[in-house]
Amino acid sequence: MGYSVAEIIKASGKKVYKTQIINDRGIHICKSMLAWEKYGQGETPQSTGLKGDKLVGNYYVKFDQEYKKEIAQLVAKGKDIEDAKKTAPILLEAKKMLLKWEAGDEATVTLWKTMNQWVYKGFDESYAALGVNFDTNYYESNTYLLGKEVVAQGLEKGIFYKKEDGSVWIDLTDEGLDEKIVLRADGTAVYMTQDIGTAIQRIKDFPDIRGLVYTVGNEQDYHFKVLFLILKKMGYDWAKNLHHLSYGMVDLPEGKMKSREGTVVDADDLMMEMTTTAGDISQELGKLDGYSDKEKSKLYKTIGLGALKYFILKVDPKKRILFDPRESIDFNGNTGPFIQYTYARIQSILRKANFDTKHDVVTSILHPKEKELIKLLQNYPTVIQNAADNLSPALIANYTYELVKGYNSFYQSVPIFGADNENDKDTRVQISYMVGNVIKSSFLLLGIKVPDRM
RNA sequence: GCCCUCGUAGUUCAACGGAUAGAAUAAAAGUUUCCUAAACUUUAGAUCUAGGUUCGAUUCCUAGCGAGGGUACCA
Repeated sequence: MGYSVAEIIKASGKKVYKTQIINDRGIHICKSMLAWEKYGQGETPQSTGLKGDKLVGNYYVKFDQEYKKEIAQLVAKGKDIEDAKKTAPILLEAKKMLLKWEAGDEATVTLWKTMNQWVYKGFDESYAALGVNFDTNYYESNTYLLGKEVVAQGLEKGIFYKKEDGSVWIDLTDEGLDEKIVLRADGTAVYMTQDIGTAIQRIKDFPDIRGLVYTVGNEQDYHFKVLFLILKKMGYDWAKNLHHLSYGMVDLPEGKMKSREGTVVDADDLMMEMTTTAGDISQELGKLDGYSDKEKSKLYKTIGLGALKYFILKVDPKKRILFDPRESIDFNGNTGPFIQYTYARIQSILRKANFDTKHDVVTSILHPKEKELIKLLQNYPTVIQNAADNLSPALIANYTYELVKGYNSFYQSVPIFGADNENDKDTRVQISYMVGNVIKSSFLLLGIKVPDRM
């Protein structure tokens, strides 16, 4: 989604830096590290054959399970539940570990580096498979200190205030919001602290940036509202150009996905599954004579990924997406493969027509379907602009779908090679060529490839 | 409790306050001596409820009902 929005904004004529913010430090990381130390018995991605991010994620889940067990035990002993949540031994240990990490403890930092490397390697594999890339990476382990610094400045300026226990807060009740913590009592940074630091660092590194777009799920609406307000109050003039592109989360039929509880659909598995389905359908149809196995598997990937990406990008980003893993994503109807198929048919025509795209066509009387298509083609630049203004890949997807539907209808009812005269034929091939170009271009904006055959 | 989203055919999605609310899918029927039938054509089916603003409301406002999220010294 972020990738697509970046491409769309670029296409609208702006310069974009695609940035990934990696939250590589904090209590959540310590939780995984601690669980691995306690229960991991030296497991590594090599020893288990698991992707690194998957392995570390498993220990994040493991921590949560143990944590919940301890809470239950404490409650059974008569402790108050809120109290139990705060005093569970494993949580205290994680907190201690975070302190050690911020103090630069060698063993902790070494373990941290090792486990992070596993995660990054796993991420890289997934991004490569998805066809997504970034211009720059920000590691919050590098920016949280700046965040703490800024909090100290803000404290002096009176934007923040200190409570008795030493924790630092901002009071936003005047803005209709609540109080929000920006630094823990033990002096360690929270999520907000790092985000403050990261934002400022990004502007420092790229002074030509006019604004930032955060592509983050809508469960964090409140967080970003507060973050932007803090930055405004700190007096940064770029703070007025901050956007939270808040997308609806993907829901499973049984509810929200939670990485902490391990109730997630693995992106890698999903990509694999889609590719397999694409292959099954393709083999059934059997239109790929002359393609090598290598070409075929590449094509299946293009189709499978296309179906997956289109499924996500075609709906308004703000909406929640309901995804039932038991019902696989469609390949017919308003789908990626439907559009890819049309593109492939157009390429087939162009191959057979042997057409010089540069030469002018003399048009006589246009068929109504042709007129419609030409009108649609003319809208393309406006649609891009609109999609950029609204940060909405869905507008591109819907437009492309409409164009393709129009083309298929035209293809069905108007003969191309069987046209009455050369002029008509040329016109129709030319239109096909242009439609093909727009499909390719718009799908590029969605990060989806188009096949020459399928 | 407080705050924020959302509520449209059986289902998944469209519709910058404008005409007869569009698609897909599922259901029913049809199209292949012709350029790829992963296609095309046709039929049936929907704006949560009650008020209000407006010449005009799916869209804006109020209330209710329903769903989800947030409000953590988690991220």
